[in-house]
Amino acid sequence: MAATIKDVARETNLAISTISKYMNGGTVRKRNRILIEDAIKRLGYVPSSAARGLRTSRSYMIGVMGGCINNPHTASILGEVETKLRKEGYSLNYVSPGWSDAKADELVRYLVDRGVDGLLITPENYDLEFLRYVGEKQIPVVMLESGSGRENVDCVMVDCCGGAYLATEYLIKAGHRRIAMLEGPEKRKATARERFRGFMRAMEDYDYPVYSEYLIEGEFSYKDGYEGICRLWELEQKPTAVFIANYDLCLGAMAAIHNLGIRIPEELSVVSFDDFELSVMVRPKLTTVAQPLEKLADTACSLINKRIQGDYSGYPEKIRLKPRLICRDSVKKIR
Amino acid sequence: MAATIKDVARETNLAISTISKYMNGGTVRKRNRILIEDAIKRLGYVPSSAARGLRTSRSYMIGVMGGCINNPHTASILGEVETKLRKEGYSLNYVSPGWSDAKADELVRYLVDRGVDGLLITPENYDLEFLRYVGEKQIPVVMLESGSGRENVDCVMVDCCGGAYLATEYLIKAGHRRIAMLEGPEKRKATARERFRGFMRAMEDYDYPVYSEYLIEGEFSYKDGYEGICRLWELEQKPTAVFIANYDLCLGAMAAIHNLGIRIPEELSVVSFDDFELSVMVRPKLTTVAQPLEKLADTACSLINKRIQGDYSGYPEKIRLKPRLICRDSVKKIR
DNA sequence: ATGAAAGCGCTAACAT
DNA sequence: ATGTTAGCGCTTTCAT
Repeated sequence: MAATIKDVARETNLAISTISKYMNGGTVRKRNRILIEDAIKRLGYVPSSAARGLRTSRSYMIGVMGGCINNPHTASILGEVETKLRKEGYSLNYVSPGWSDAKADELVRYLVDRGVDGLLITPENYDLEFLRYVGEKQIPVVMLESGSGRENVDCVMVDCCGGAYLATEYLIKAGHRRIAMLEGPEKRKATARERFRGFMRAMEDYDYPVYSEYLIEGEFSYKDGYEGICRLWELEQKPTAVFIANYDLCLGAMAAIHNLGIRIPEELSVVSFDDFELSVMVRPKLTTVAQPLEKLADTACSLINKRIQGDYSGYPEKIRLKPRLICRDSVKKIR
Repeated sequence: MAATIKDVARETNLAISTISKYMNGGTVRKRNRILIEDAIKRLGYVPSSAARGLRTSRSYMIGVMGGCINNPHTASILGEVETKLRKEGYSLNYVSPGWSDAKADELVRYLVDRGVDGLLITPENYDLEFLRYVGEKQIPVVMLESGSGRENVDCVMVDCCGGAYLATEYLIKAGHRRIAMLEGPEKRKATARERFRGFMRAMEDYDYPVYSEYLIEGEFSYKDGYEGICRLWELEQKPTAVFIANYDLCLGAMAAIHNLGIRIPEELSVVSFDDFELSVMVRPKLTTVAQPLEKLADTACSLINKRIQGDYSGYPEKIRLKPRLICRDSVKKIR
């Protein structure tokens, strides 16, 4: 059997409450501190989180439900979040939505019933019904990436609209006029919607026409990236530049570009959202919009922790982090 | 405050112990069952896992420490494992090793101290010192993907050697003789070692010579895949086929192949380990060795659960799952 | 089948 | 600064 606080008390001839106090950062006489530390080491004492949790009604667990983890973006965030949270004393209870979004409610309920202290959720196209249950149980929630249009929920996201604007403006300033966009599923994803909006605003602000055949809608998927480029290249009047709305799309687009023998940037300039390993490995290196993923994770962790502490100042917070444009070699200057 | 078992007892005029019995699958009179179920629903009662854990000294949490999650392979496994485990009543406590392997000990210790009932570990190049601590605390461990050369530990892995043999033999039977291999870090990773061994065995069994300039060692990374192909293509005498040891390598290799304008399979036949989205999207579709990831996760979950139940029959189990070759269009038949 | 009661390991309020 | 004690919500004998 593992050592308990009682054992430490016995070994040191102190009361268990003294040990408890010490374990929780209280001050004890130096002589006793040494005694206690010694006993802890000798016995291999580790406080029982179950007992502590029962007493304090806190689990020190954060539930995380994210998008599909099979994706460097989601995965990066998960990794960052775990590291950060652990430093703050929480462990991460991860649930995988798998391939069906329908289960979101069930999963959140599961997490809540397991007793998590807080929830970090990246909304896919859920209906967010679960927010009701969470509210009922008074569990703090922070939404990542998008608030899904709900007003009354904390969320930290990336200013995708701004990022898309940056990318498009860069293309425009390089002299491009026939600019295409590989879009995401704007019907369902706020991030896709925002990126599209950013593109449109830039075009509008510079008084450029947008041709509907240059707007290729699809999923955030390899497949649609691949096919998108193919469709663009079947056009009579081909675009001179393309803004790609996400990494998966970009992977597929690059494959198509290579297969069709399209030269970047001579024949086609490319700017893509998301900056991962591919972006620098490919020749020429890609100009991209990099999301501040680490900052995103950090901010979300701080916020959820603050809410768990009971600090609801500023609620609901809507934090929009600015992405940045990384200029590399995939855009040709015209004129 | 959330409802407790006491509330349910009061509402139903039954004893706490009766409710408890019912909650744990015991039999009660039909009339009472209805009463209890009704009260549970009305009160929204959910048993406290902390209290339960304290009593039973079980947390119903499984600690998971994996390779870098930024990788579809690891990510798939994590997803599968979570889903499976949840069905068996466990939740998943994930820790991210981040970029430094050095912390493995610390992380496992963390997980154990949090009270996990069992551990699922994918070894990177850790020294496995943590197994001592885990043994001390009597926490069951199942190693995924490789036992890291330890005899006394359960592990479920994929027969990578066999997979590599399959791939190489396929190339040989298609008439190839000048076969190159993009290897992984065999010094450090058992999986890389096994894949290399499988390759060598096949070549040996068919009495084919292996040229050292066709053996390109590297990390399991995009970069080394890219550069590997470049190096191969600088050779006087180019290979007619290449066996690529992993998905990341393959991604990089494909980029290089496209950039250099190498035609598959006319100029170069390709078989790669790992089967993911890329494999079917690229033209021509890739012939690959698919790992039984779902089976891997399933098997590992069953095994860890069995150990937690105290069933140590067959210990230590070494389960080697067979991968399969998926023949598509990236290999040219010579002769 | 049901009930009474002990106690898992800890924290926190209170007393010293 | 240290000690005493109650009790968090549950499971588990042991009676009935």
